[in-house]
Amino acid sequence: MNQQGQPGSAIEETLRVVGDRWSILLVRAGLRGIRRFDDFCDDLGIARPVLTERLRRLVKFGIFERVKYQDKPVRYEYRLTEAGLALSPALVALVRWSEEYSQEVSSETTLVHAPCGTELEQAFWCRSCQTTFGPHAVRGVGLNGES
Amino acid sequence: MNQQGQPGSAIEETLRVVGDRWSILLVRAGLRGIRRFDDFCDDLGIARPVLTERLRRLVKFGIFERVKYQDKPVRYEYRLTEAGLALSPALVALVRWSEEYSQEVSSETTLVHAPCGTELEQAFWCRSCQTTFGPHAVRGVGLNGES
DNA sequence: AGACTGAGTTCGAAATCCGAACTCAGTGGT
DNA sequence: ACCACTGAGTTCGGATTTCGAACTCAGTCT
Repeated sequence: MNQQGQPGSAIEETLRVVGDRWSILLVRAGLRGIRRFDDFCDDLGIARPVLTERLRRLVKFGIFERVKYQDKPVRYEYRLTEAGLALSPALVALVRWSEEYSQEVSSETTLVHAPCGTELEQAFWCRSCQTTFGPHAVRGVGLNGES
Repeated sequence: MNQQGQPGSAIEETLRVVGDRWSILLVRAGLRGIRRFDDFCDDLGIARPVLTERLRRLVKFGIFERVKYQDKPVRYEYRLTEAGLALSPALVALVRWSEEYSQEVSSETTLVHAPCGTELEQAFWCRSCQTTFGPHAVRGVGLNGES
């Protein structure tokens, strides 16, 4: 990626997977409970061929997994993996940022600490619980809708 | 962006600005102290026309500002604004994620709490200081090099 | 049979991206 | 005066990605 022969520093790697206009949105949709191809498609308004390609890539990098959920006509859906869930902090950070700095609509939606329902003061610190917590404790209330 | 007439939920807005392969990398470069056009260019290996367009957009959305730093031949450089700095949490979250889940190189680089130099335990919580802290306290040690 | 569902593929047109070479103002050396 | 150099861009044509719309294919429902 850069000239001086550096190996591409983690983030560059990561952004090559997740750094396009759709991937993060797909993860967000996943957090909101969306799993099926057509639902991703409708929800995001992403073009089908692009969705196909993105999902394939995200599966390949272990962010989603493709799970058969029906046999009669074989049907697959896409579920966030552990690693996929672990992207939520980044998502949270972006949401916080957009709430604060985006000139556009300030949504009424907010993010809360799942166990206690308190609005996040910072992404990984719940003021009222006085504890740090990991990605699993972050719920998507306000990622537009709820999980 | 999505069909059901929703206004585009903050993050979608944000990702429209910052959700491409370069913008976040540009912010990261900014945090590392890079300011000049050619330096961004060399550091990221981004094509010049694309860099021009990206910087313009990031300026337009208040993430960078274009500052004249010399008169004789008029020269401009790009500096992160307040809002730009405030993106560092997202960056931190992505770095943490890639350290943990990226199959590729695990860089020796790590993120520390600037005031005390302790490695971050979670993005916004410095275990040894027992305080929460905001984006300004995050320094880019390990965003490959230092600021 | 005929309509429908869900996960994709195929298509050609449009928008983006790329590297390489060029511009343009000013500076410094000979 | 002449030439090379710096730094911030722009211009070019070609390659890649994206798009929407329409199609496929297996199976189900009525």
